[in-house]
Amino acid sequence: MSKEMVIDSIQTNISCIDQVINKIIKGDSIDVLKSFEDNCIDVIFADPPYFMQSTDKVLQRADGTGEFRGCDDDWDKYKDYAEYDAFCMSWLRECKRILKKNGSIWVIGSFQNIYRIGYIMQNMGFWILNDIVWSKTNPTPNMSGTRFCNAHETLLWCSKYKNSKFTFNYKTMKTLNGGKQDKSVWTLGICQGSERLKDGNGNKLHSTQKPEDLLSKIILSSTKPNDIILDPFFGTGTTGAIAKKYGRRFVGIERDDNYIAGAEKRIKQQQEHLDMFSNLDFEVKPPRISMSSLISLNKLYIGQELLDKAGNVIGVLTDNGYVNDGEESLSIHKSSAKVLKLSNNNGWNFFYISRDGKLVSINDLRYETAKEKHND
Amino acid sequence: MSKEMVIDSIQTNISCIDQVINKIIKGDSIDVLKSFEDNCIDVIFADPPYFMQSTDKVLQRADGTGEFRGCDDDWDKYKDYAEYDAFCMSWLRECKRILKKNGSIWVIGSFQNIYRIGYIMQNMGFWILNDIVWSKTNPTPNMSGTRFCNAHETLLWCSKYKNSKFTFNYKTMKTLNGGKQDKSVWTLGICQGSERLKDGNGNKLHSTQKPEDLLSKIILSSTKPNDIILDPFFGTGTTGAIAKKYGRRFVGIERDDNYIAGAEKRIKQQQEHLDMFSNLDFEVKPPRISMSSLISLNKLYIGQELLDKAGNVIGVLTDNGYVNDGEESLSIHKSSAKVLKLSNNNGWNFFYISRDGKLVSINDLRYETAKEKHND
DNA sequence: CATTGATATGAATCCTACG
DNA sequence: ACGTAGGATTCATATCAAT
Repeated sequence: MSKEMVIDSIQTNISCIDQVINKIIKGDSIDVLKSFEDNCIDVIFADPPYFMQSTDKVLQRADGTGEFRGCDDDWDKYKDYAEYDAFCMSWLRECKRILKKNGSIWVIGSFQNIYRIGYIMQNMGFWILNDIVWSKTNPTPNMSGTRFCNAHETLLWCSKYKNSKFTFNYKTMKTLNGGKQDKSVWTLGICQGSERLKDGNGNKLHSTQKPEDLLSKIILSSTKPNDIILDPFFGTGTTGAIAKKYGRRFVGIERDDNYIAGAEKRIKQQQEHLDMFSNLDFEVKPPRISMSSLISLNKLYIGQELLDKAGNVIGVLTDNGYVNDGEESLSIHKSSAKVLKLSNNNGWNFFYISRDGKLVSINDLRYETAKEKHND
Repeated sequence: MSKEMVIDSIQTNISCIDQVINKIIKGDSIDVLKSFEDNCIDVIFADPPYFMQSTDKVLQRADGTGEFRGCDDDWDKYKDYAEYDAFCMSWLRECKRILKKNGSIWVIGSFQNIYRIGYIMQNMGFWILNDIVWSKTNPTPNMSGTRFCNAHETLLWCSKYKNSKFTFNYKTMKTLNGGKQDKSVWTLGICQGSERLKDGNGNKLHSTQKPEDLLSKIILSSTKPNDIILDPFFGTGTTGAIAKKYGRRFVGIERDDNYIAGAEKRIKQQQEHLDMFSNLDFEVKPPRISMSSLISLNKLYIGQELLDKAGNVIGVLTDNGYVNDGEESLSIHKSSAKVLKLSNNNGWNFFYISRDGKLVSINDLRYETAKEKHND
């Protein structure tokens, strides 16, 4: 494997993903994507050209007879949408092919292009998980006072298939959000100040550099440590920098030498910052130990009394790990829900046993048991 | 004209828009839209079915307090995207036809459908002015912790053509927003409490009733007094109620008798609330009077000295209403920009003349002149 | 009457590991 | 791949009862 961070797509065989880990591949996005093997990428972040139709050309009549008057079957007004659609279909098709079956993809856009992107992605079978609104704290104001200030951009987050088992670090995001579940509206500032890369003349190196906080949320919410994150429109490499920061791997595709140079320097300078969030410490799942296995392990015994936290006896343990309350045998979940008059409840947090005269939660019991098994 | 608010589309000739002003037309949206004449509607607000594609099984609340019922109505069911797209193309095509050439249309949706809608509308030649994010202060939480809480809906605001001279009450919205220009992200609560219409059993009459604050922003920002606002999916008539409140006219289309009955009662109870905002008092434009016409009217004379607000002489007036500063003749805007070393500036607010020993703003002069002309 | 607490509910593409 | 059983998951607001 080359020790250089930048690889020229023309000179290198990049069909095997291992050869381009943590590299910037210089070349045309679609061409390079086509060279990748199938099902090799965990998560994609794509920041494609937005197709801002700021020039008059697009919808002006070619003969100069005046303004477009809105005849619905006038083919030339669709021409540029069609070209943009074709471009997006090409790179999105390759993205879908190379994404792992449980992978997910993020695409950022604005009203000029995101409806093209969303429609195409749905038609391709991508499954929208969320559309995320990046609400800007400091948007460019509307100079002409002719409409509402365009103060947001939109991210589409989609899994490869409807039934993909995608990664979502729910508790990590909930913890980062102050204990409340995180929402589809993200309020973040635009990229400016020292974070904004400048060229030799002090001008911004890239016109649409994305803020690091945006990529941080994307990577911390939807990737695991060591995941491979592809960015087919790498630009100045925010994706690569934040992937490195949080212990993920990246692959970037970019054709502009100035952007590549800026990205390479930036990523090399980027410090790793591994912490409880990047390590997914908050995503620990309770040990999968059944009530009946606790009986087998002599942590519980058949006929033992099960109590609530106030010490009231609710029922006795049956041989299959259920609770018999005198009327019927139910799982710990159903039985606790019955007592609480709820439709469902987590029984692990409800029941206690008496041990050495003290109440012990069966939830503690399963964690304790899991720890002992782990130490074996 | 019938004195009844509700009209049955089957029994009535509704081709002339005057006959259905401030009426609810009972019938299928597309059929009724087809019966309308061309170019007769100022603004459309459309809240179509979203095609949510929720699973059949009921969603249990996380706290075990029972089931959650969102929108499981039959009217939201479609076979696939193709069927939904065809439905949207039909009603959107008619909406475009009946909209006036300077009209605009609002369509609300969520990620399940808004990318279908946006793509279709762009292809039809609608011109997106803004996509507005309704950020909900109190969204339904994600009960299962599998993705970000879906905390917003999206509104597409489009003009009929790219070059339509649509209505946008910029200063009204800026004033309502505390003196800052209003943005594309609107933070509003969902419709609940006394505003939410209930049926005889105390259950919500409509599963997706929109908040009045949302319609208020739409109507105050994009309509003029007496404008005709069409809502092809009228439901319980929020559009009609708010149109009446602010002195606009409405036309509603709805097929469900229960919704119609609720809407009719509600709109009859609605009080008018006309104020400076609904009356567009903040939208006054400066009088269109040129410098040379001020010369013709003997308000200014050729060779007259033009001063800044400190009384410094900047230049003298030329015969075409320009300012000669000794170097060159420039428009009042260019000339003032030159003094201020700006790329552009509003000269009306910069220059003064001396009259009876006092400085008089040329801006005051044009307002004074406009008033005199008006009194003729 | 004011405050506190219990209960109800909203456009939702809402589980997953194991056999 | 598919069925099944175990089991993990919620926030802001309105209303109404209780203190």
